[in-house]
Amino acid sequence: MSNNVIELETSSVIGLNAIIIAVTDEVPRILTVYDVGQLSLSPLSSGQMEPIIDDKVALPFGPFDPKIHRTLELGLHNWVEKQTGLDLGYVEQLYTFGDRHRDPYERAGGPRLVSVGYIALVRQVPLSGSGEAEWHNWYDFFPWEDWREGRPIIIDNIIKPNLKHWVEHIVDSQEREINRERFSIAFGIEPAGWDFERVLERYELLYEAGMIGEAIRDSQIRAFISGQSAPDVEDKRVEIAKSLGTIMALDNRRILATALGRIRGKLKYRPVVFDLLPATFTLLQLQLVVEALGGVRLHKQNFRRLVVTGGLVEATGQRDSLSRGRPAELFRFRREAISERTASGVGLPAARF
Amino acid sequence: MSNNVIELETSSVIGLNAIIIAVTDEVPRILTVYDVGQLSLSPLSSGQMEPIIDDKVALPFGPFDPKIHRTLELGLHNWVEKQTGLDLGYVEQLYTFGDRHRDPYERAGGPRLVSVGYIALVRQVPLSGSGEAEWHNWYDFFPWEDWREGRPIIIDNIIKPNLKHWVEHIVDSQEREINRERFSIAFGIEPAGWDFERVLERYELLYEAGMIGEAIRDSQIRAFISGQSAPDVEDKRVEIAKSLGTIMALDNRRILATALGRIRGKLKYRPVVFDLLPATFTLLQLQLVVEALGGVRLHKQNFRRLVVTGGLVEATGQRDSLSRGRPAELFRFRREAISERTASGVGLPAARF
DNA sequence: TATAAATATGCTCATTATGAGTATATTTAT
DNA sequence: ATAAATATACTCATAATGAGCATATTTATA
Repeated sequence: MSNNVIELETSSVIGLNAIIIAVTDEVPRILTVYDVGQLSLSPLSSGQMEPIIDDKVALPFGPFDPKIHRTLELGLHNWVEKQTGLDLGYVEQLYTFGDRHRDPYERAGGPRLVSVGYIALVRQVPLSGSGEAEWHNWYDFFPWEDWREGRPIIIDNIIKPNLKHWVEHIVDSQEREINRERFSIAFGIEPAGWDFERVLERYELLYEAGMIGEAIRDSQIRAFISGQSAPDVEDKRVEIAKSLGTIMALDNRRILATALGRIRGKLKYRPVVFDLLPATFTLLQLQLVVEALGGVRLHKQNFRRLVVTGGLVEATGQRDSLSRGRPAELFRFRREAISERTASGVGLPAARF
Repeated sequence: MSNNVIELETSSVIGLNAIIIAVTDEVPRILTVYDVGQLSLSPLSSGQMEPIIDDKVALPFGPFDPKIHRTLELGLHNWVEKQTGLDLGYVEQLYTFGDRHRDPYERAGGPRLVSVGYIALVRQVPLSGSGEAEWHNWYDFFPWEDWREGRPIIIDNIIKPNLKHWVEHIVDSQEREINRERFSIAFGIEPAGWDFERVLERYELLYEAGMIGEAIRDSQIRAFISGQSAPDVEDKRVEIAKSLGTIMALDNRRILATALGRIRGKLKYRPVVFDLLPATFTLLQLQLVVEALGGVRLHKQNFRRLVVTGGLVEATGQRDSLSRGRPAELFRFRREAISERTASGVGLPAARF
């Protein structure tokens, strides 16, 4: 038995990915690092590959060393602190990613990279530490997910026609039908409209249709490794890919899509947003944070009612002075709300556009 | 970098745990295997340890071999099929467990066992395969979680007094206050009552209070490994532990608690139960499955309304013949319900006892 | 200083969802 | 024929939700 175990170990490695989220100026941001070298397990030393699209933006990543760290979470805290100077508070496990070719270089004989993703919500934005950490607007990676200014034009101009074209040209008729339905569900052709939580489903469709930059990059790497000449990519496809947001390393954008969907799902029934705000805040500040994460506008009066009568916050008696019109009262989060069974959280409505 | 990676590998190993759930005769069951040998990574060859409580019941477990399996999920399917003869359908990742001393033998120098848990919902119960697979009523592991026949007496007779005693005797006053609140939230002293989803929180409290069999076992193993003589355990503690359900191997009962909580949470907003039922079913059958998982009774007429007017099921026109009174109509699941934004799922009420 | 613009807050009203119960229908067992 | 068991339909009170109007309190500016 022990031998069996040891033999397995040599071909996979456990890492940790951190999805660190903050909201400032109504923009939801995630922390990225620049150095892809840390991430790739590439055994190809000669860096002769010329990526067609820059992919140096990556999620913070660190190995998990069971000798040092009692739990996965502690391991995460440790190297995040080192790389970014951030002292994470509450973190939550997102998902464990272990598919083959998450790292395309695995084809060339590298070990399987299994990584456990963690979401952290933080207040502050100051960065230090060793890494080249940077905050990124997460809608730069998913431009079709922000509906606060109305339905993004990219959906009708680029996504829908191209995705439809892709679906209709699938050869196998059964598979075509399946993907027609996936398309319909993910992009809300159906009566019920857009579901803000289906971020991953939308991303996966776009990837499979070859419209996302990573899809082009991965196919090129695969060709390169298997010794074929790199396939020609039409300029138009590259154009589309560029309009569909910033490319990330490996499958990091997929991980990010998972995280965004998860956060949006939680908004509905847990008071997650309070980790993103200062100890006291106005209701507008709170609402703007929820709207930033949800990518949607909410009805102000009803939001107030939900959050106040729902017992999620309580007034402090103090007022905010810096604003333009009538000064708003400062509220604080009611910790007891967590223990009260009432669906404490803030709701996202169905799309209203 | 590569060297660094290789070095890490020698101290952790990735495995997969399957939580396979079925409901028959109004009893939610999980699949267990009997052979602990498969699970323990113990380097202690001389089996001189005499467990005070039998712990041969374990969740199916298998190693993950990246050479063979493209994804974690495929790896799971593969060995579950071999061990149990079950062909799993839809599975869902639960959580990744990687704390130190999940396997108490790790103290003796074994590698860290990191395992990814997957939940699978199945219809059938026939078993074959190589393992000693068996179905177990999952309330055998959590007798305080089944409220279908009213509030379980074990809560007031055993759990509350002992847990209260434990809390009140915590030395540090701040820690005592924290645990008082945890107790109050988990076991519903607060007005809002019992929250059916907080399965893990309840289990963890009972474990930390030393009331669960695993807690006693683990402390004995730790003492044994560190060379101390095994601490005496009062008969009363063992009695309590026995009344609090069947003991499982390693941290398997904790994993199971996580799964039960997850499933109950999903009941509220996703139509998960349909994987547990035949293609057509009566509304009573459907309701009984939901009740079995939720551990609570529901109002029949309202359940019907929820599920029919909510568009979750549709009538087939056929009727069931085998029942006692008026024959019920057979329904089928409406697949389209998934794509409709309306909170499709079945709700669990707050406790009504 | 008067007024407009901006923001916060309070309140109403229609619609829908939920919890609980009564009433009726259709079957099998005796 | 009648009782028991089950399914199904309907009612009603209360709570939650979505949308909007009205008023209050501030700053900016004519």
